[in-house]
Amino acid sequence: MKITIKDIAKLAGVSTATVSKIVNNKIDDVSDTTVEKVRKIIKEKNYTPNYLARSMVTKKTKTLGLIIPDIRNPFFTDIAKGAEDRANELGYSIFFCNSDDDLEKEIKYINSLIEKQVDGIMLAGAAKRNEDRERKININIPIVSVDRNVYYERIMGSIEIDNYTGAYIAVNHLISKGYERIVFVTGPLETKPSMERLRGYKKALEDSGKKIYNENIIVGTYERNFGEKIIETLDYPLSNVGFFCGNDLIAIGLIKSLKEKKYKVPEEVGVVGFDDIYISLLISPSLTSVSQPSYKMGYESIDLLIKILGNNNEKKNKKILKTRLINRESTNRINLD
Amino acid sequence: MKITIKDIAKLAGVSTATVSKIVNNKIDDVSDTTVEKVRKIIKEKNYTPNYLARSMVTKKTKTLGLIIPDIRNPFFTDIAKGAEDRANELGYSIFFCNSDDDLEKEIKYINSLIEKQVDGIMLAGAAKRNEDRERKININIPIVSVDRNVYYERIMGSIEIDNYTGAYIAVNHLISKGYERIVFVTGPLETKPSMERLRGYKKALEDSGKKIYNENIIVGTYERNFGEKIIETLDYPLSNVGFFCGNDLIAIGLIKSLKEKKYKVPEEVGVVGFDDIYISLLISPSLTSVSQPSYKMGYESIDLLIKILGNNNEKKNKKILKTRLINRESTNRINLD
DNA sequence: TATAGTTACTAAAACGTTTAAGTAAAGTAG
DNA sequence: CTACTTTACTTAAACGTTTTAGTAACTATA
Repeated sequence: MKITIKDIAKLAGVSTATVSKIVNNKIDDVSDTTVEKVRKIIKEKNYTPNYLARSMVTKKTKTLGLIIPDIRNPFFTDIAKGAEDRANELGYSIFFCNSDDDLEKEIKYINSLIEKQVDGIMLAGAAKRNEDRERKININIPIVSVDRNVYYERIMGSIEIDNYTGAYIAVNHLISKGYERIVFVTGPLETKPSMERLRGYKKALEDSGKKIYNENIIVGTYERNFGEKIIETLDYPLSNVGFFCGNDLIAIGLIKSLKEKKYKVPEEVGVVGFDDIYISLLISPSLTSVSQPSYKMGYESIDLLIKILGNNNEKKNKKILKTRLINRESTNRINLD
Repeated sequence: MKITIKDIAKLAGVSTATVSKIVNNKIDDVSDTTVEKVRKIIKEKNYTPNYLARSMVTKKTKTLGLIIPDIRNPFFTDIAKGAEDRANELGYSIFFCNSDDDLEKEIKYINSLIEKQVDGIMLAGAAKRNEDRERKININIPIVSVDRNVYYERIMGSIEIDNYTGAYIAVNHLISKGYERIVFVTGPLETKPSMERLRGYKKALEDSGKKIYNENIIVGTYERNFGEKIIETLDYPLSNVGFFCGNDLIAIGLIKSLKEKKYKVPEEVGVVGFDDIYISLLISPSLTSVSQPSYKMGYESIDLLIKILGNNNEKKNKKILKTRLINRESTNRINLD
């Protein structure tokens, strides 16, 4: 049988109220001798309070939900790690959920988190959204969205990165390296990051006097498989083509298939990824990529979420983090200027 | 204000007991008309029960803890994913904890999970153990350990893999490829998997009539950094050396540094990893590795844990899963037999 | 027609905390 | 010495469920 506050109270010859105060360090009201006596018994008996019971009355569980699309994508893994570290620092626990990039599963998880009375949710949404569906979901706790924008009510804050500038710089880099045809390979365009990157892609082309062709914008999924299959679908020669990929997984798949077809990277074909995941520096040729501060995104999201839980001011918080280009072998050809 | 069972009861003109039965589908005792009426109101009002309150009386939270050393290691990521999938299937939520491979942090998490009243814990322990310290920790819920063995009380089951045979086959493979000096590069030998692999390594050498030299057993950490630094420490020529690495991260670091020093893999030097993480097939040369069923390990662990929660039979459950060797480029030299 | 059994409910305790309000005893001011 | 304040407590309600034991109203049996 687990030991409770009542047992401690009885052993110490005081009321549970007194023990409770001591446990929670609200001891203005308690004599030093009592504090000492009770603390000793608590230690002896190895008493720890039952958080469920506490939460019932305080209405705070010190628990958060974290929903990400795919924990096997190192980008989200880093976010998760950042989130966990910050939560831990602030004394919160995290319920962990993988949506498998499926909106319905995401919604199922949100509901289940609410039932479990989490104080708030940090959400990296599934890629394909559905505004009408989302607006219908009844949510009574704050959500902070990270990376991708979503349409639920109660989105109280968001942590994003500057995808537009990130893409702009990446495409510019390819152009400066002399690649002629610049191809944008992206996951679903439903997400704001994808759209923003497309915008950056287009602007960079424009600014350097290049025309925009729809056939150079290839839409698929954010998976390695998709990257591997791209070149099969292209009907033009790949010499002097620069690929700007929506994430590193696509880029890695693409490079793999390019190598298999004996294309030379970066001499003939250039490849830039997005995310700068850990693998990017291990593959050969190593991958030039737009680095997102993924760990920081997770860390800051939880920080923001808990801040929101503190103040109940209802103003929306938004934070946009910067990217930077990590220059590696996959675009490292002799500059042709 | 959140709607409670009392609100529903009042609206339906029945007692909370009746509503409770309907919510939990124990309706033998309830008339069809009442069931229907109450269900309708529940739906209308969007009522969902408060799990905290429920848990207070049932003493079950339908919540588990998952502790792993490092979520950035894809091996553990896969375990986590398998765990989450199975937990989700069985209606459990998971508190997620990274121990950073630090025993003290692990213990802190165990205590915090117990305070949060999880029903059980699935633990992939930190590498460096301390039996005395662990035996002192007061644990009142079942733990299933995965991969690594630990000394806490209440370890009710474990999922391991056959590290001995895995290592034996890997080393045999190197020998059969004609590498002369077989070097074992491992993380801390405190863990049972490390010890078992060492045993397999030695047995394979013995069985093929090779001598065992201590200088061919290099102990460090299970990190890529360590792998990168190994060859600096060796004072013999690396021609015809076969490295058997304790995990893929070490192997990947090693290959990276070998390439930098212009050693030819696999022609001069062979490398075998352990874990078969996702990256192994993406690097160049792709890595021959002992594949662990990591996803399955996570999945089976949760399955076992929940099974243990069901029966309270106290017999210890142990399951040993098989490995297999994935043959790739890093050992793919012409066979010299 | 009395009795037993069944059906469809309800009352209230219990889970382990926190906290607002109350109180007796001791200390202080005038 | 009285009245007020402070100190160090306690009492009991509340949080939102589940569950045991009870009960009133029917129905079936002999």
